[in-house]
Amino acid sequence: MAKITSRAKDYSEWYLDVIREADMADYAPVRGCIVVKPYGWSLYENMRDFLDRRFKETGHSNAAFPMFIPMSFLQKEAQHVKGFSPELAVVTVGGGEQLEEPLAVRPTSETIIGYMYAQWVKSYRDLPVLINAWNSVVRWEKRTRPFLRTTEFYWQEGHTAHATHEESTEEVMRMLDVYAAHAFEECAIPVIKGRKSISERFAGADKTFSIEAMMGDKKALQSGTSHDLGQNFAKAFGIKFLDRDNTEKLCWTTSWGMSWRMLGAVIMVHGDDQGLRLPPKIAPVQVAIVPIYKNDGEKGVVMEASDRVFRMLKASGMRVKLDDREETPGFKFNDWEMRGVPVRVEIGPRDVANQSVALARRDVPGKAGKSFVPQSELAQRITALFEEIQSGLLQQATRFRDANIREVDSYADLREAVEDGFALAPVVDDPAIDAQIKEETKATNRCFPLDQAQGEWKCIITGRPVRERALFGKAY
RNA sequence: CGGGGAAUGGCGCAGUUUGGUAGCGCGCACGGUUUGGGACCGUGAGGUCCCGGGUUCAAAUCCCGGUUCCCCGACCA
Repeated sequence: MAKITSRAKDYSEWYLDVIREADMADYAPVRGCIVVKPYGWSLYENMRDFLDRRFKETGHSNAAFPMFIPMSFLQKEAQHVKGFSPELAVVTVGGGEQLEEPLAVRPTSETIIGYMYAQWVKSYRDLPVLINAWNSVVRWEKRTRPFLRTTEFYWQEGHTAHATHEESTEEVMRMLDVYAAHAFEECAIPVIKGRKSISERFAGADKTFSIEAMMGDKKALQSGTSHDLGQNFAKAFGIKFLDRDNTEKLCWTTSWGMSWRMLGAVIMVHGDDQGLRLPPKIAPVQVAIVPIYKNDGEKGVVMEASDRVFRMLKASGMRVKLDDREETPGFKFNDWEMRGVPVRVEIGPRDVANQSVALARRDVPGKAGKSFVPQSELAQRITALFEEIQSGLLQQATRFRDANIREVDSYADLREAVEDGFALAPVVDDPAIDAQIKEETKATNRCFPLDQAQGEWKCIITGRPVRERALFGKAY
């Protein structure tokens, strides 16, 4: 009867089953593209709104830039074009005529935004520029998976310009912290903040920072990135300003992005064999009410009580759904579980008589997760339960992550560790080393975690002294 | 883009070896009985058998070309 493949049997199938059964997305008739259905989009919207609020709180404003970028723009920054040209979609015809200059469908907007910033910024008084754009971008990926890697994906990209490197560096770290806070506090995902190794850097960046998360199959997912672009794009596009001392200086720019991939992370970090498990803060539906009755007489009183409870919970600000479909209660229980709804309220004749309801929590399966609560206390109890579920999910994910990360000091131990989790190993930051380890173990250098004890270790490959460990894992 | 698997009603599949004009389960619609953990009975709707070409009296089935999806690699948020 199970509609969802168990995670143990085939994690990949499980992931796709959950997306289908939870009604989040469907395949589009275009290579590598998906259609996000209302339930999935609603989840994305909730995540987006939290992030957007955080951007505004840190002084950023939203704006919109064209999705078409002249090819010559991309070519202005050498590393940038090198990194992105293999995955560009390019428009060569418009209005039935061959275009004089082909237009790339934006794979990211550093170049066109850099061009605009060059015009907008004249004086130190114009700085900093703190703009974010919610949009979609296109990267012609070879292998796609819903939300994790799609040809077109929705995301936000922040682009800032600053007078000093000190300021831009602060910005890079501030936004990395924003992403991490969003992951922890709203998505209940314990991410690891880190600096990307040289080989994993963004094309055109001096430094890239990321948050890395561990999925339920112990693979890594990069869930947000923040780039210190140095003066690379400022040079390429002439983003210059006249400083207080009346000398012309190049700006320091940053960019940072988080995509709907984060939604994939939510699925894979919290989901179980029953389907989705959503943190209450971002769940499209936080409470599902399932009425239970045997006949029309019972239906009348039960629906009346259910409706009253529905209005009460709605009035207290919850996203609540009264499930009045003509299905059996058992069907509805399973359906809402697949969709990851954190709390379910069951109301039957016995509850009507007792002025109570049965309360079931998604994070504790079966009877153990059910309790009976007086209707008068319900809103209060559910509010408390949200907190409990939200923090419980984070706690579970954190335990899982920590139980599957090993500090290693030899290559042999790293090999073993990455077979079933992450390894923290001292290595030198050298693309050749990353490549070798990837070649031999399939694990990649995820980052050099920021929060780690500094010490004196020997690189597990070269034996050279290093001061920090890198996080290795197989990755999406 | 390389290697492997697959494509038949909304979903999961059988039929393909040995060509003869499409079937099962679930879902869907209607009626009835049900309903505290994925109900049951009856009736019914729904298919260019991925697309294009070829072979043949006849193609889901054989041949050629293409597309898409899944898994494993190389590239990435």
